Amino acid sequence: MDPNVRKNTVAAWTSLIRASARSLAVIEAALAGANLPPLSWYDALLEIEKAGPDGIRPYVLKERLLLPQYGTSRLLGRLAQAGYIIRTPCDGDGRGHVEKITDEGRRMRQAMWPVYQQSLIDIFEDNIDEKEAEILHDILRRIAN
Amino acid sequence: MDPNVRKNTVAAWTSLIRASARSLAVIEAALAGANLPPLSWYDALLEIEKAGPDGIRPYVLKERLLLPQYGTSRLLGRLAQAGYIIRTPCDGDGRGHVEKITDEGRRMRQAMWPVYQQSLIDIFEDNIDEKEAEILHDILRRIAN
DNA sequence: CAAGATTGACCAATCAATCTTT
DNA sequence: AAAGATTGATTGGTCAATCTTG
Repeated sequence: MDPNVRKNTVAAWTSLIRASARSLAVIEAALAGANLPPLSWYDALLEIEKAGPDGIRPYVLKERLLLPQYGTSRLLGRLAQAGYIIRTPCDGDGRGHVEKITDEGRRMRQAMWPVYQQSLIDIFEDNIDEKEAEILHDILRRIAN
Repeated sequence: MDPNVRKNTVAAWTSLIRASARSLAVIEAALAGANLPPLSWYDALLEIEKAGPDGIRPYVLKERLLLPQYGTSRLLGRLAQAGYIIRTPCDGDGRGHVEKITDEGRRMRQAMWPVYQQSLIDIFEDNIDEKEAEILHDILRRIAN
């Protein structure tokens, strides 16, 4: 006979999805309300910017952003379409591409940050203290793997 | 000048979305792997079943599931299509509908539970102890609102 | 054949408009 | 007008097939 899941576990799981859904909703609403692109654009632009002038390969970005290959491909397509990145063929590996951020891309990422940051403050810092944030991180890290 | 978000906060936020994304992915993969419907169907079927023989109104379900009205409408449409619920006009309020679970719906919900439950055990109980689950719940509840 | 990447087709979520009844 | 609910059109995510190069 199957073992039963603990009530504690279900309670933790429920609050986990609700907390993440609500946080995401708050952030996306703040960005949309300021006529800014979605959070996924921020994450991608940040990684591409951090890669520096050499740019980054899609398969590396995919690992960093935890996106499937086709998801990365579609996101990069939209970012390029918007003029925030440039995509060039990769010297030395004819299969690959290299992604680099543009000045417009850098500006947009910088414009998004204050809105994103303020949402995080509203969601987290108004509700939990510094010690609790650390505890949360320590426990969730083990679930996030 | 804007205040800066704490590093602790960003770390907690990052582990929060990663943990919830990974948990969801594990559960959905287990369900799909057993040829069962997605998690959202389970949540809806459970609420409709709990409502008993009188059924439940979509606008109540919407609150319980934290779904937008159109999301509820589309989900109920799929459940009815699959034969897991029946939708009837509401006596006493000509605008509304009443949703009731069918025997097939009950069976499907019961079939999904062991798979769902085992995923929760794998994700949570293998990685955090009972006390940590409680701490997690206590902290996340304040963020989930 | 593997790896890197894209794309057509399909499904699900979202937005805005709509409809009926209160 | 507001509440309950649905729907056409669009967007975004997912699957499987595809293409090119290593």
